Amino acid sequence: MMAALVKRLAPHDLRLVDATVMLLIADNPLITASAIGRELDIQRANMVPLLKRIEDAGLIERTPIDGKSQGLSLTAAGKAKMLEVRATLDRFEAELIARVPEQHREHLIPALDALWR
Amino acid sequence: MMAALVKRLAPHDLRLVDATVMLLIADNPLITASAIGRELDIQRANMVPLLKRIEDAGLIERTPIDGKSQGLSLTAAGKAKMLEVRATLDRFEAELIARVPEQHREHLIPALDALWR
DNA sequence: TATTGTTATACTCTATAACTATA
DNA sequence: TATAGTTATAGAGTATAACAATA
Repeated sequence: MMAALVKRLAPHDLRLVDATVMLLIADNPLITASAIGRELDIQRANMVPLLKRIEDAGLIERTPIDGKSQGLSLTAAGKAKMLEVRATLDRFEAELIARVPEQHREHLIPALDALWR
Repeated sequence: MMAALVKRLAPHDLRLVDATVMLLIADNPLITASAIGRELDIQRANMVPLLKRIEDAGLIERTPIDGKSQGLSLTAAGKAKMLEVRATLDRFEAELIARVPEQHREHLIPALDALWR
């Protein structure tokens, strides 16, 4: 399923981790690179090339918070991209849910949510 | 969840892929390295160091099938290890299932099964 | 003293090409 | 001609240590 999702994201020129980071930024304006790393279990050091790639694509920008921290946010292009990505994700999720027989369907999300909360 | 599973396997000195390969061998006696690769989406070339590691640990052995193929099987030590591993996996699965509220529980496995079949 | 961002680097994992030998 | 096993190697991803600057 994750491999299939990666293929759905490829036309958007995003890797799975890129989309995940961008969603996190979209939902947490001015979040820092270190905070993203803690949230997603990515080493601080490895955030550098990851964010550079997304920044070079013009999708995110940095805003100084204080002398040592910088907040991340989506550019206009980044916000437009995320609208498309969210639509892709919603479509993918809908397709998956549709595979589940009706009598089980309403139980799936609550069960998964309970599994790892 | 996968990260937690990796930690459960660590005391057995097995990585996730090692345990997966050994389970496949246990359930498919004399399966070939190439067949395992096809089943698990692992390149033939990458099976070489993977199997060498498990073989060096004395857990699997090779039996010539014909001039070019060799069947893989668990050694006595490998079978003993898999008994422990299966117990660990069963315990892990039971712990996960126990997290799911009763009214959803019986629906989880059928729903997951339908999701990607 | 702890944290942020960064650089450098070693290590692991994976993909690819090529080769030999056999079915 | 296709397949099995193997070798060598490039590339991507990750972990680790260290550093300067700032909270």
